[in-house]
Amino acid sequence: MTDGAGSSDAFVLGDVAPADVRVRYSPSPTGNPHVGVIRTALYNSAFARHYGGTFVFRIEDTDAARDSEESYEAMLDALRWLGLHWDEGPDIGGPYAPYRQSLRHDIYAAAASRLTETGHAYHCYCTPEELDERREAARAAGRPSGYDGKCRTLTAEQVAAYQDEGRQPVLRLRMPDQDVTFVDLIRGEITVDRFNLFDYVIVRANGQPLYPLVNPVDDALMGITHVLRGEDLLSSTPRQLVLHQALRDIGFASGPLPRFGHLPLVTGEGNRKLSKRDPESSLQLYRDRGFLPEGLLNYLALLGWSIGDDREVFSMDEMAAAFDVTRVNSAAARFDLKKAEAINGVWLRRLAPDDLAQRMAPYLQAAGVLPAEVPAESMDLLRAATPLVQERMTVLAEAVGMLGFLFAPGAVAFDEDAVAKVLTEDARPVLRAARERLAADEKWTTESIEATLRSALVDELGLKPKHAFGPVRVAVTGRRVSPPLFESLELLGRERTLTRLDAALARVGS
RNA sequence: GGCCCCGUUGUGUAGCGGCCUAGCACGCCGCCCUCUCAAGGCGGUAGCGCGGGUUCGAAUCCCGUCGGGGCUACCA
Repeated sequence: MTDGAGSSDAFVLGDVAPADVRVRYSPSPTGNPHVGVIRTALYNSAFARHYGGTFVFRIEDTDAARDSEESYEAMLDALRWLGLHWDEGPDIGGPYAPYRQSLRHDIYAAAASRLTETGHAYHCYCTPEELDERREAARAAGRPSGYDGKCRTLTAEQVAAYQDEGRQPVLRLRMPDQDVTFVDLIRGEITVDRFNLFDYVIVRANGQPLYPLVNPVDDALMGITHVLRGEDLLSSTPRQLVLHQALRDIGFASGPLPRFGHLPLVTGEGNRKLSKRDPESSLQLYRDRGFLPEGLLNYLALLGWSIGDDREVFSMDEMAAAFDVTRVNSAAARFDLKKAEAINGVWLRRLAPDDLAQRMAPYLQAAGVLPAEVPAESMDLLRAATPLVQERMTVLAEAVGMLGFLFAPGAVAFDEDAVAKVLTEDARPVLRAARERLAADEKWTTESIEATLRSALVDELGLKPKHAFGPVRVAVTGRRVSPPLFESLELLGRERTLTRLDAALARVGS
């Protein structure tokens, strides 16, 4: 470890021993897993592993209206697919179970009543309409538009009057009359003036606890030492710190306050935060395209962090070893598909051919190129063809277009553009000569096929290689772009090759 | 509107006062290789938002300015 990393450890860790580090990844199960949120999981995981600490996976399903079991399952599935493992979580339990907020309501209720008894929280009877009105007025006057504290000091009579009206109060946390300062691990010291700290709602009028309450409560109770999350939560950190302090004051929790690090946002086109609404934010999209977990994770790691040494391709083990939060960039990063694919391509080329064949199979099946039950000989053929396409692919789904011709039972599906440009009348003599000479090639090896074709088309017909092999390529594979021709023919076999040449000949008109 | 954060080529980054005539990667352009496409090799394109300071010296420190983003819910 370098001196720089060593000195940042003291800053990052404070009094926490490396092995005592506890971080959490706590998504809410709404919609599809999002790449930005996955990067957050990745950084948390790398942080925990770097120090030999604990990575907690917790589900924040406090919004019954938006959460779904499907999303929960999808999140678990996504993390498993990526190979991100957690030490404690809803599926495997742990010392602080349960790890789903929907199962912890009595804890929040207890926290809320303790907070109320001790005066840290108070009931607010303002209606949403009244709040809106005052907020607009404040905004118009150029004043901060947060809650104005109207119900902070209600008399018993006023409360009684509100209750007589049938108003149901929400619970608000009382902010202190002083500025709040904290040191962000990535951004340094951040201070919020007390006039911009508002008493916020922690429990709804219907008794349901809200995220601003449950998140700090769980972090405090679960002994979370470091919180690495998106920058969108930066401005809510001061008030969460206030809650953390209150929870300790009332003896509900103990231990040092967690340290925060706010990760730069991941943006898309137009520099806007990538939202769940944006299709390119969906992890599933990249999975469907055939990204490798290794490649996608590697790319995501690059969005805001660098391993240095002019190096960009690294494993998650290497990342964990080198990870230093203080070196995470503070500026937003844009998701670049081209770059992501390039990184993925490097990983794909590094795969052992048999491994790659194994990984391509599901994509070929999904496209109908291979049947649900893959016959052993098809798998052998796939394995044999893998070296031909490995350096030509960037994502697994490309195998469909490149290898489809090999598994097509009879005729190939012709790409019309290829037919129009290559299978013209000029191709007729080429295909004829190829068909005739190939029929006599008994050896049928890559070398013999090349020799046969070269002598028949290049030497005897005097064609340029490009024009000689183009028609054959389209006839056999249906496309102008294919794996290397001679190797492909060898794998296809002589009979099928001849059949396809005949079909192409019929098409040009023999 | 208010508060907060951010600002190195098109994109992601390296840079932490002199090693910077600003490095690397992706992209883009060209060349080589070549049966197509890739991969690979070689070369090129393009950047410190702006203005003031501080300093012998600033991409690096300070201030201002402009620009971008986030938050501003009885969502998370």
